[in-house]
Amino acid sequence: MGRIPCCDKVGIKKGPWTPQEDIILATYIQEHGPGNWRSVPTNTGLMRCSKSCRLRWTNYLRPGIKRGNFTPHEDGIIIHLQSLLGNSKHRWATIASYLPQRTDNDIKNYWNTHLKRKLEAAASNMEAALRKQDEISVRWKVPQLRPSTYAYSTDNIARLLQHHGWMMRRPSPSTGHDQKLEESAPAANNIAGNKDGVVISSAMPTHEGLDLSLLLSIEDLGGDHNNWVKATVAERSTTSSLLRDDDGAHAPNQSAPPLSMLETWLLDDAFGHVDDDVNMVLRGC
DNA sequence: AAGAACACCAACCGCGGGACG
DNA sequence: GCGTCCCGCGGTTGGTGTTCT
Repeated sequence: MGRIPCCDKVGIKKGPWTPQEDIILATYIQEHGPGNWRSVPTNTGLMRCSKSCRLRWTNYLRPGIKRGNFTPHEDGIIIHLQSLLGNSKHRWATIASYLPQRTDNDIKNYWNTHLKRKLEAAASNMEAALRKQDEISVRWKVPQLRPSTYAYSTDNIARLLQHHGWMMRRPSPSTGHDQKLEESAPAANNIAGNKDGVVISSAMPTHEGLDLSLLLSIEDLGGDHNNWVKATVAERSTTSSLLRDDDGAHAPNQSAPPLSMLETWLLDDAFGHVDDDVNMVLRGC
């Protein structure tokens, strides 16, 4: 016996929603609130299945949704969290919880159509740059610059999430005031943990060296993507640590990790072709 | 100018899991 | 404890607009 369909397929309208349908649905939800989607088609007379109604509301009609024009700040958050969460379950929902004005569907589409492609292009650029660097290294015996695997240490993540003041606060979209992350983004608890200890999804891949302060720095720098990248480079060039104490003081740096592919892409985005970055680093050696 | 190729995104589909009787 | 219902999620598709040849 197969699964019972969510609604009777006969007579159910599919495809794009009309403005009239939008008005009917929005009016109904405003009056009755979201929830009990099963009853929405019946009560509104819409010839749509309940899932379609819920999707239309959550992805399009829900108040406060921002559409299109992702900012570099949002790019950075999506990329970092996507890298952090990998293929873990509910990753889009988790990422969306950090971007309350964006829907998971929107973020997913944006990732698949823009960011993933950009990262892939950056990866191939990086390979080319490294090939070039290999040639230089062989000729001049320059120390190798190798990208780290984009990295995540669950311990490191947990520590940063727990102790970094910014991560526990974020501006409320409605008030502009800081808001406890746990209150507004329950999904964040999947990685943020609690007083009893850090709880991280076991499905989350374990990597090494993730530095969430990179993400945090975006906000610290007023959301300016280029400033963030430049600051990252500046910090590294002065060998100050990217890890911070609670009070924001920089801990002594042990050793600056090599650039990740992502960071290289961001550098590329900020300063031009990746070859220039390699040259810049090489000049600094 | 017209057709092809590509990019984008709204919407659909199937599955997993929590709630409830 | 078990079965069913319902919701929410990620993956995928298909329609439409844009760019290229």
